Amino acid sequence: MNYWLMKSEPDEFSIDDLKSSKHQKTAWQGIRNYQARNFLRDGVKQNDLVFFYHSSCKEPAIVGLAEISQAASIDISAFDEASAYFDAKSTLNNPKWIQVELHFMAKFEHPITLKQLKADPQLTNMVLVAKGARLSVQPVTADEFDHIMSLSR
DNA sequence: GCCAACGTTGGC
DNA sequence: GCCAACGTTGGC
Repeated sequence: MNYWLMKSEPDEFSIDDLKSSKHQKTAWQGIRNYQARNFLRDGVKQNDLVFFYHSSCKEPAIVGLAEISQAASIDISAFDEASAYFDAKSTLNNPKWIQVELHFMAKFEHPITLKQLKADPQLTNMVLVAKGARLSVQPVTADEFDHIMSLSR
């Protein structure tokens, strides 16, 4: 079992959008960064747990929990010329990008804000709080996961 | 909206 | 393969 944190701009797709999705599931498409892609492809497995993080918004925070309901598959949005995620360099014969499927588990009663995460002495090594960390898919350690879960209650 | 920190592109 | 220029992310 591995733990992850995935970012989303709530204006684009929020934890509430995930909750109200069909079967409370969504295809996590549009990751166009190689490091994040490699985590999706090589690290993320079915049943892994994911912190859902709201970025580029008034109060950046971990707002809920999701589960990986389906591991890596080809991100077909890269083939769709009409999609914002279209990438001409990704072809059917040589697909570049990966998607996974997320299943809603919980919306936290108490979101854990970035401010709170940064101030927490137990989370000083967390990828999210590192300087200049822009990764939209990032690993979370078991200790970090347990600690953050305890803060959400 | 600003801008620091990254990532990517492309000329050489 | 270097690196300048450009594009993106994301907190503030």
